[in-house]
Amino acid sequence: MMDLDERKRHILKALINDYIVTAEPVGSRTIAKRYRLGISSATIRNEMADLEDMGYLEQPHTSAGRIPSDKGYRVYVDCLMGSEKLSNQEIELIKNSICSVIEGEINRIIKEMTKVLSALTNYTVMVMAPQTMNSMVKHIQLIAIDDLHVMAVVVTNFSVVNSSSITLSRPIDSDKLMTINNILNDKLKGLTLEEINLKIISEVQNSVTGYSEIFNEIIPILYKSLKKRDKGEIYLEGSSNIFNYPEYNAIDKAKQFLTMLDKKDLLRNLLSCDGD
DNA sequence: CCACTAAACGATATTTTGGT
DNA sequence: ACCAAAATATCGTTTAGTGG
Repeated sequence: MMDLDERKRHILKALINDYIVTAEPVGSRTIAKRYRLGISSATIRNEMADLEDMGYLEQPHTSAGRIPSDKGYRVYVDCLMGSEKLSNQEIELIKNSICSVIEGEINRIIKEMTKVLSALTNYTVMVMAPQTMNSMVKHIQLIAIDDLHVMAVVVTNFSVVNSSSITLSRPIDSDKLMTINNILNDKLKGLTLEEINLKIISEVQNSVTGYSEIFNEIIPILYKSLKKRDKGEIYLEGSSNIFNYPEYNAIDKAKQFLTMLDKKDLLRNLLSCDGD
C-alpha cells in the first residue's frame, strides 16, 4: 500500500481525479498537460507502467489510457483523496434523521441512513447489512385459531414478522399451547440462527414432548424468519443520481447505442445475451 | 560513472472521414 | 449503409542529455 513514492501518488491521484470526471481512460499526456506536475509525459508514462505492474491501474487495450483498478481506488479512498469537514447543515441533517428513527427497528434505521447518505453525496447509495448483523429471535407467539390450527408469529430484532399457520392432527388446549409458547421463548429468545444448533433444538424438543407436531413446524418458520434477513437485503436510494455521472451519462449513451443498432445488431445482441 | 528524465521513434488500437 | 483510408491517441522502447 505504501510502496508508492510521492510522485507515484501524485500521478495516481491525478489520474483518478480525471477518470472520475471524464470516465474515459486517462493517458500520460493528458496528465502531463492538465495537472502540471512538472514532469514530462514520458516520465509519467514510465510511472504509469510501474503503477500498472503494481496493480493500481489497468489498461483497457494497448494504446489507450489507464483506468484505476479496485486496488487503485482503494488507496485513493484510503490515503489520497483527503477528507472534507461536514458543514453544520449536514451535521444537522444527520442528527435529525437519527433522532427520527432511533426508536425504530433497525431496518428503518438503515433505510434512513441510506437516504441521508444519498442526500449528502448526490450519489446512488446501496447499503447491505453486513454479515455480522445476524438476526435474532425477539419473540415467538403461538396463537390458537381453533382446535386444530395455530398461528405462529416470529418477531426478529429486524422487526421482521413472519407468521405462518400450523395445522395439527389432534386438538390442543390453550394452556398447553401457552406452556409450549413459554418454553420456546425461554429457550430461543435472543439467539441467532447460528446459535440455534442441534443441542438447543433437541433440548427444546425434549421439553415439549407430545407436541412435536408444533415443534416440527416451528423450526422451519424460525429458520425462514432469520434467514430472510441474513440473505442481506439491499437498501437503495438515489438511483436517479446515476444520471449525474459521466460513466453513466446514460441518456447520451443510450441514444448512441440505439442509433447504432439496426435490427440485425439488435437480434445478435439479444441472442448473445442468452449465452452469457 | 550512474541514475534519472525527457524527447524521439515506431507500433498498435480507436475514431473520424470520405467515397461508393 | 458500408468499408477503407487517414487522422488521432496512446503506449513501450530506445536514445540522448543532465546532475550528483
